[in-house]
Amino acid sequence: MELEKPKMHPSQQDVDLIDILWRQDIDLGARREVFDYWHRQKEHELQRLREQEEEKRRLLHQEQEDALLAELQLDEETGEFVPRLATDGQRPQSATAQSHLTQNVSFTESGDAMSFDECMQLLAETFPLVEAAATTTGCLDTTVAPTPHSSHLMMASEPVALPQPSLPPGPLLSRRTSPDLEQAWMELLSLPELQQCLNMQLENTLEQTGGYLHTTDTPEAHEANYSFYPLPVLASNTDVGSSELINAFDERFTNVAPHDHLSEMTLKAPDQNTHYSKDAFSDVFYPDIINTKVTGVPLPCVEENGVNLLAEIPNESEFTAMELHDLSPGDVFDRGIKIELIPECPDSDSGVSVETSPQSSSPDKSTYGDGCFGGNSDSDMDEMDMNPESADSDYYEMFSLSFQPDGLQPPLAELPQQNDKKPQHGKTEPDEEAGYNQSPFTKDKKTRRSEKRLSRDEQRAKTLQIPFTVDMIINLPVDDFNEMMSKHQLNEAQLALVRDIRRRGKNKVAAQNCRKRKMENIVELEYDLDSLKEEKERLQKEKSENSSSVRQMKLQLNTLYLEVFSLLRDEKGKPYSPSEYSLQQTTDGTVFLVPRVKNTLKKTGN
DNA sequence: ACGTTGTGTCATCAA
DNA sequence: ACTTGATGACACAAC
Repeated sequence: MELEKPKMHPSQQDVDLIDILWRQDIDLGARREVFDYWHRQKEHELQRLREQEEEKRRLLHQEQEDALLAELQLDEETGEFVPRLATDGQRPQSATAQSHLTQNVSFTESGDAMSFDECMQLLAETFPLVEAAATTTGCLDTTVAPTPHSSHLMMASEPVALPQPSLPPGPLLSRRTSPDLEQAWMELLSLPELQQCLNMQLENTLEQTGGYLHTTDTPEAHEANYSFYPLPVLASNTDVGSSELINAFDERFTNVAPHDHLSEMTLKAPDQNTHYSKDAFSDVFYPDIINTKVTGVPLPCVEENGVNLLAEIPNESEFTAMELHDLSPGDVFDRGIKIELIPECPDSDSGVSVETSPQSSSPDKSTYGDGCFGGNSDSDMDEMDMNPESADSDYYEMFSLSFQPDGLQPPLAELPQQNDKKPQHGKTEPDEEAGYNQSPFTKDKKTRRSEKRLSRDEQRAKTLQIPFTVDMIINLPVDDFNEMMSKHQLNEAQLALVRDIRRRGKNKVAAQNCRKRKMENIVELEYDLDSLKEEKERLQKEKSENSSSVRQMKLQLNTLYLEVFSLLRDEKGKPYSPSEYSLQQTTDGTVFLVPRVKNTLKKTGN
């Protein structure tokens, strides 16, 4: 920032400058003290003091750990450290140490709490803002001054342990014996739920501050975006420590947040409560409609010590997925669509409802193709996902589009410089392409690509502030569609866009159906081809058999002819010569003995 | 680099 | 006249 240069004697002008800049940056969530050099210097000293205290504390702790290790014995079978048998009766450690030992060995909540205490301390040192917020809200008491008591309290309120895979008993023990601050910090950062909570809070802040926070450009901000997606599973591991930390964030952001955005908070809060204030973590693994829709909404970090910031917001549990579609008479229609969609939504590419023939789209898409468009949230999230830089505004805009009643969207900053009339024949808009090229995520690329295309019309609709959802535009029957259009005053560009969206959407479905039909025809023709080949082979075999049979019969007939001929005798009792006579049969079946000689003579005579 | 595949989109025709 | 479905053709991205 510009205020990094310390001024030993700031004049009134400097103070004014600081004040102005502070006012500019207050939206970033930064407190005024951040820009006060003296204050920061003082804080720096305090921080150094705290670090020294922390170092001492860690040394003491390590001594205790070493002593405990001396009492531990590695179990050959389980690989765990178990207390040595008190054969000699010597108990060098106090009861407190013994309790530590059992904590470590059995990997109990307190052990986690200790680890988290360190992490929280790290956070407090690294994030003066958090600490400042904590001092005002009291939320981070345990962070600022962690004590075993507070730790126990934390864990008592939240029995969920840390993610086990990253903290097996053995490594945990060894890690605890090495008080490497940096490593601890890395471990803290690697906690998925912490990342998630950070992400959540950053997103939350972005919304509440209108997306200004991205200018801080902290690594955490990027990380927040990148790790935003694997939420559903991670959310199940919501940890007390992180949620407490986030509560601190939350408090702070709430203090900073303009009240204008309270409506958005109220909109999102019920979802959060719906899913994470309950113990139904199975919902995460078996997402239902709402879950899927809300995946993009920052979720966890709910109640901690019974203090749920969001719980104070009016809780309307039914104000969830349906609210996304309350903007038109197509409610029932949308609901019908949404019911089908969800589980495979992330894979959905078309998002266009195949209402005419649910099975008609390609086999693996026809079922879920209906849904995601209905929700919009999935594609929204993907837009955020694919474009980290614009994610904030996109997220905000999309939700404002989805939630705002008809015609009440706040005017967007950048608006229609885009020509919607000409769809550019399949060419991708540069901004979208840029967004995709920058996408560093590991999500299924095929899904992302299709969702990019899906979001194209959504993007346009968003840009032109179309007060309908894309799926409504596409899937409503003509009458309902016309009625819906008549209820809103749309300008020419909006009308054209809506018509294009409807045409494209329907044509997309038609193309899918057409291709499916084509594929089915191909398959059917291949089947027919196989059948015909088989019949051809069969007929050829029959023909050869018949030929063979004919040859056999000819042989038999010849044999019979000779036999009959040999039995014929002339008036002298002599047999006829086959070279001079032949047997011929007339049409009525009468057999004559015809002399060949005559024929030959006739022929020669001619 | 090139071919294949999947998908979206446009143009066009027919119902 | 307008809407919609079907389909060929094209562009593009991913593989």
